[in-house]
Amino acid sequence: MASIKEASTIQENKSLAFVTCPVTFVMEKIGGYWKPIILFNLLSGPKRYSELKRSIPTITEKVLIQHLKQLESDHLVVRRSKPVVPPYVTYELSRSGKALRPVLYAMAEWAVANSGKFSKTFSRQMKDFPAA
Amino acid sequence: MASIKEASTIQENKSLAFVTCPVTFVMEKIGGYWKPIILFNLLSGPKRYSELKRSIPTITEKVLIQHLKQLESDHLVVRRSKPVVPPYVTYELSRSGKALRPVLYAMAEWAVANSGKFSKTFSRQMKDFPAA
DNA sequence: TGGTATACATACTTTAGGGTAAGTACTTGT
DNA sequence: ACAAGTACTTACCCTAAAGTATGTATACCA
Repeated sequence: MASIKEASTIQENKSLAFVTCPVTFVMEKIGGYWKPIILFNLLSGPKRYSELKRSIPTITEKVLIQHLKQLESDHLVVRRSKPVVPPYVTYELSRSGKALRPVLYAMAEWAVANSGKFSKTFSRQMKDFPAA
Repeated sequence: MASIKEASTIQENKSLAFVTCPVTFVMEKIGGYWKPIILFNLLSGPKRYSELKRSIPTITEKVLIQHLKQLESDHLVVRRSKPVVPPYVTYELSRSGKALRPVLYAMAEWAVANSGKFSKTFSRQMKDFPAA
């Protein structure tokens, strides 16, 4: 009986949970598989939509703009478009987006240190993304 | 025609993709909503299963052990059990799990800096998780 | 005239993750 | 005799996320 009640309120408590755990708060913003990858690819500066697509070959176009729009509405990236044809649209990190650099950089460093034989390839990739 | 071929090979290329992007490698290990939250709760030291459950009230038991087992098979956490009854099982970070501290800590710091009115609550939480 | 490129949109299907509810084995406490 | 706690397991369902395929407007280039 008690356990059922408890379970039923789990979802109701969710809004409360992210108030007590900072990492939960972060996950609500950049949780999931793709967002950190997209953000990492924007660390090196503004990128066009097509550039992003090319640098993340395994993402589908639908999922890419879907996440870009979410990131935009969460104010982590800024979309800029020039009214030309063919369209010219760039995405860049906002201020709070740029503030994620230490997070993403720590991830990349962990990958270098914990990926065994891939670490060399990773450290080559990281040349483009200075820590500061 | 060409676009169809391209799309079809996206999934096949996935194993290749995480070789070129360090963050993708990380996401394959700790991607998703719950894993970083669990790992963060283990930063302060070994915890019993029931302790974890209590400190992450919004997770269900099924999902909790499910992820604990995945984290264990990825060698990020270590499970220790005493053969007593009632059972006494603890989970703690492995060496590479502990190496995630900078990642999780950077997340928590970002939350403190970018959560507005919740930042005070978060910084209280962070007292328990020293950076070093 | 048609192919290419850009930055999307959309309909439809599939899958993986997560949630609910209940059960198990064993012992201590009342 | 029975509830309670511990660390799970299992079966079933449901939804959100992701993947597939195709379409759109516009202009340049050959």
